[in-house]
Amino acid sequence: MSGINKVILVGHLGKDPEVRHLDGGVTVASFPLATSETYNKDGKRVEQTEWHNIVLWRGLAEVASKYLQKGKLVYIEGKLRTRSFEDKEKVKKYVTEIVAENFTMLGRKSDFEQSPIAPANQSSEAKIEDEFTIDPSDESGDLPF
Amino acid sequence: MSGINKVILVGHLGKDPEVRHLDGGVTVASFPLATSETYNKDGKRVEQTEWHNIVLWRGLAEVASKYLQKGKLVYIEGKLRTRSFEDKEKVKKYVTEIVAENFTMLGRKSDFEQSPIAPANQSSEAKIEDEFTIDPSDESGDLPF
Amino acid sequence: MSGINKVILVGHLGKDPEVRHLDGGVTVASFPLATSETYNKDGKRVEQTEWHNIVLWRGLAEVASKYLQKGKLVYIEGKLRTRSFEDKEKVKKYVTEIVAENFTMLGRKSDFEQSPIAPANQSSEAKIEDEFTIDPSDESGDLPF
Amino acid sequence: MSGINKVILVGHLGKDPEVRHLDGGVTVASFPLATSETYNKDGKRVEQTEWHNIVLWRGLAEVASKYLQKGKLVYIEGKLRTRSFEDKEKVKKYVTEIVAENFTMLGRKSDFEQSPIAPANQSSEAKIEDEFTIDPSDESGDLPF
DNA sequence: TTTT
DNA sequence: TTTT
Repeated sequence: MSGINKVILVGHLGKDPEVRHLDGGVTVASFPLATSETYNKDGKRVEQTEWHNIVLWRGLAEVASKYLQKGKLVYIEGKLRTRSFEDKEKVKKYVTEIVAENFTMLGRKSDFEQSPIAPANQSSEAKIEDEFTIDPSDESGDLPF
Repeated sequence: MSGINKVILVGHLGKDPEVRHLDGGVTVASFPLATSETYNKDGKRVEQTEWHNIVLWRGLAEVASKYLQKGKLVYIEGKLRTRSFEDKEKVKKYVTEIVAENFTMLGRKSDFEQSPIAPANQSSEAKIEDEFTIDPSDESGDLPF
Repeated sequence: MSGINKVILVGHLGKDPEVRHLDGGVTVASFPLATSETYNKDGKRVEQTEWHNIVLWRGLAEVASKYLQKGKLVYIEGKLRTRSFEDKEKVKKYVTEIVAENFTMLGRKSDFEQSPIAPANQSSEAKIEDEFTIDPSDESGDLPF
Repeated sequence: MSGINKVILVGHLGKDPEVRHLDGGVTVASFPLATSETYNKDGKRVEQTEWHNIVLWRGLAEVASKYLQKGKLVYIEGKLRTRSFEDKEKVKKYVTEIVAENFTMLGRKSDFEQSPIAPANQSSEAKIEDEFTIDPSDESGDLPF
C-alpha cells in the first residue's frame, strides 16, 4: 500500500553543496537549507530559523553542484527519509533528511552573473538563467481536445 | 525565469478516463475529478464540490486508463494549464486543466478486486495493489554519509 | 466526504492587485500571476508562461493590497475554484481561479525599500520585511465578479 | 526574511494519538505515521515504509484525539521542526517532527462506525463523517517532550 | 508501530 | 459527473 511523503521548501543554502562520487559512479550532493519564519511576539518581530538536511542523487546532484551555492535562494521538492548511522563512539543515531526530487533556483540574474561559478567569458547562449528549473519528468504540447 | 506551478488533489473520478491516441502515437487520457469540502454553516453540514479537468500524457495516460475508474479515490499531483479552443459556433473559449505529473490510488483492495478491469483469473503476483504509486523519477538507496 | 484541493505557486504579479469593497464591508483583491517554465527544445531555451487568476478575501486582501505590486515575486498557497458568470452578451462563461489561503513575499529587501508604497519616513520598526508571510484562517464566500 | 517549510503526508497511524495536557492548559497530541512506497526491484514488488513523528497542538490535538486512531488513513499538512532533547543518560539528541497545521481523514464510513470511540447509541446526526477536515490557524510553541 |  |  502506498502513501504520500512530500516536502516543499523555499530557503537559503547554509553552505555550498558537498559532492561525493560513490563506487558505482553515482553522484550524491548534500547541503543544509534554512527556512526562516517571522512572526510577532508581544509586538516584536521574532525570526525562527529551521535547518534542513538536503540530499540529492545522480543527475540532480550534478546540477546542484554546478548551480547552487551558499546563500542562494532555492525551491526544493522532495521526500522525508530518516536513517540511522553510528557516530565515532559507535552510538546509533538518527537523522531526518529531505531527499530532493527536483529544485528551482529563485532570485536575481545578478546573483548568477556575480557568481564565481559563472565564467566571465561565457557566451550569451550559455548564460545562467535568473531562475532555473530542473524537472526531468516534464511534459508539454498542444492538447488535442 | 522560472516559477512554481503545482497542484495537489485528492478526490473521486466523476467518469472513467477517456483515452485518445494521437497521430504521433502519443496517448492522452482525461477525466473529471471531484474534490469535496464539508463545512458547518449555521449548524448544518454543507458540502461543496469542486470539479477539475485532469489530463494525463503518454505513460501516465496508459497507466491511468488501466487502473483508474469512475468513483475511485485518487491523489493527483500536476500543474495548471489554461488553453483556448473554439467551440462548435467558432467562439473562442478557455479551459483550465490539471496536467498530471504523477498519481497514487487511495482506497481499498476490495475496490480493485470487484473491478471489471481486474480479470478474475490473474495470478496473485499480478494482483492490482490497494494503492499504487506512479512516480518515474523516484530514487532510493543507502546514503553513504 | 472531503478531499484535498491545494495549489502552490511561485511567480510574479502581472498587475497591481485590484481591490474591491463589497456591500457587507468585505474586501476582495485579485491579480494575475505568471509562473514561467524554461525548458530545452532542440537545443534552444524556450520559456512558457502560465497565467493564473488569484483572488484574496478579507484580511488577506487587505495585506495583499498593501504589500504586493506588479512585478513582485510571491509564493501563494490556495485552492482551485471554477465559477460561471455572464459576459456582456449574456453568454455563460467559466473561469478557474486560485483562492489564496496564504502568501509569502519572496525577493529582496531593496525591492521593498524602493517601493512607492513604503513611505520614506517610516520608522525602522515598521520596515517592510525582505520576505513576509501571511497566514490567516481560510476564507470563503460568493465571488462578486 | 521568510521561507516555506511545508510537508504533505498521506499515511496510516502506527498508534493511537498520545495526548498530554500542559501546565498552561494547552493540549498536545502526537503519534507515528507510516507512509509506504511500493516499487519494482528486479521484477519484485518491494515496499519501503517511512515513519514520521506527528505533533498537534491545542484545538487540532483535541480533534485528533477524538477522531484519529491506530490504523486510520489520514492526510496531514504541516511543517518540519527539529528539536534537541536529553535522553536518560543526559546525552543530547535530535528528533525531527512534523508539526501538523491541518488534517483530513481519508477512508471509509464503515471504519468509523466500527470504531470503539463511536458510541453505539449516538444519533445519526452526530455520526462521525467518512472524511473530516480540520483547518484551524497555525500554532507553535515549545514542545514538552 | 501502519496498511495491503 | 464523484463520494458519504
